[in-house]
Amino acid sequence: MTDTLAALYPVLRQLPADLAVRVEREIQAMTVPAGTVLFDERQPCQGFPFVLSGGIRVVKLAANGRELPLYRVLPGESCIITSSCLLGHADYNARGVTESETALVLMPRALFDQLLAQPAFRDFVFHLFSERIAELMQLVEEVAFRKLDQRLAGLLLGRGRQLHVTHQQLADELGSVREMVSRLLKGFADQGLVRLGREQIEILDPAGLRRIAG
Amino acid sequence: MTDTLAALYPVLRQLPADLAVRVEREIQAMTVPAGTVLFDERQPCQGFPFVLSGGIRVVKLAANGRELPLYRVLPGESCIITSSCLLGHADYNARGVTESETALVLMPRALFDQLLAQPAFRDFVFHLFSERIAELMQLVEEVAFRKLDQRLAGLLLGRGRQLHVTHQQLADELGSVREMVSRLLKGFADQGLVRLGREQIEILDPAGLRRIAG
DNA sequence: CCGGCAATGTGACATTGGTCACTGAGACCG
DNA sequence: CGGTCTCAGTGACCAATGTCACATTGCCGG
Repeated sequence: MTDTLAALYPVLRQLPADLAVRVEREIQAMTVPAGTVLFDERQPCQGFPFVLSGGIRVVKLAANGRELPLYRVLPGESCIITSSCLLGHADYNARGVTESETALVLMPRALFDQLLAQPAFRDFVFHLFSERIAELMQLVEEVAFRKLDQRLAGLLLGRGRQLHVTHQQLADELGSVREMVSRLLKGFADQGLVRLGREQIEILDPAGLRRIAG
Repeated sequence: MTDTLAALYPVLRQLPADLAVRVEREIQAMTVPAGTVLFDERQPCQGFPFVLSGGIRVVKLAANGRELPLYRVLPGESCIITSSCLLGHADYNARGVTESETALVLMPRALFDQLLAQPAFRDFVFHLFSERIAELMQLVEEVAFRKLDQRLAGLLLGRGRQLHVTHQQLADELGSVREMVSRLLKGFADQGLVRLGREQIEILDPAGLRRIAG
């Protein structure tokens, strides 16, 4: 297991021996089914997750139960919110849910703090921070300025010609509702941009979609 | 001037002598009037700004010319977008405008990269990153889920009993338009929450506003 | 083949926020 | 005092999105 961990997070190979031992000893491995809530708003932050397989969706919750995905944590990546909480000693301000069965190891807070003293590890977290920032900015722009059809068109692109997905799943991704997605997709189909089937969307005109996405 | 700089950014005092000399030699001081665009979307990132006085408003632009403030950079703080761009070698994805006459020094990119090798300086940037993350999350939540009256009520709070501000300024802050703000404020006034005057808003019932803000 | 479930289609309507086009009210200045 | 700003108030209207209530469709297990 530690091999898998180091393969996905090579930065851990650069630790001095004493810390490497502590990592081996103190991390907690676990495998959780899809849909597990790993952390939630207002919870204190217990430790830092390294994802080995599967993935975590980090979402903001609305009052009425709808939610908006902020980003995903895939194997080899890090959870920026957790980093921020651990550094700022603040509580979580979003929810993390597994998207599929997920294997991960949890590093206790104290050890995480120790590792941050290591330049290599600090750089690792640092660069993941800076990468996510731009994504978050992009997200702000999207929800603040872009209309739903633009966002939907963007969502359909870059995933191949054939998508296996329900309208509900697309709506969740956009923080919207199924009916809107159905209507917009119908509009796309009427324009000849896509062909629709049950749990199936075939992209006929990527350029057209890109034009709508703007 | 270097004294002022070090007073606001004490981390610079912890640099080794050779780097301290380079800082002194290579930074560019400038004073710019209010409303100056310091950087803009799609521009490459020239260097890292240290704000000595005044302040920078960082905004995202909409297609129709409206804009949404992301955050402000005040003396002693750092510009997270700039850090992100410098680290990721990417272009800016927002605009930075001075809010008032602003004195700042610009550190060239090469020197910034050098300084990042210093643990103290890296930690400085690091913590500013983590602080801003939560703010950005908050912003996403606001624009995605909160209604304008809630956001306006929130904006009025925590600034004292008497605000000297035009409706237009409030609208700009919310990324909205004057008419909406006028209407909502009228509503607040009708409920006895505020009293309105020219460029003047008196908070009569902070608790009531807080209730609306949610 | 049938019953039932999940996915989808659709129309009517409500709400929110923005746009346009004004009017009116103070403030300031010659 | 009259002219001219900026700021604020307001009504009519529109576009986008969400909500509700169903109808429909296709698939799958029994």
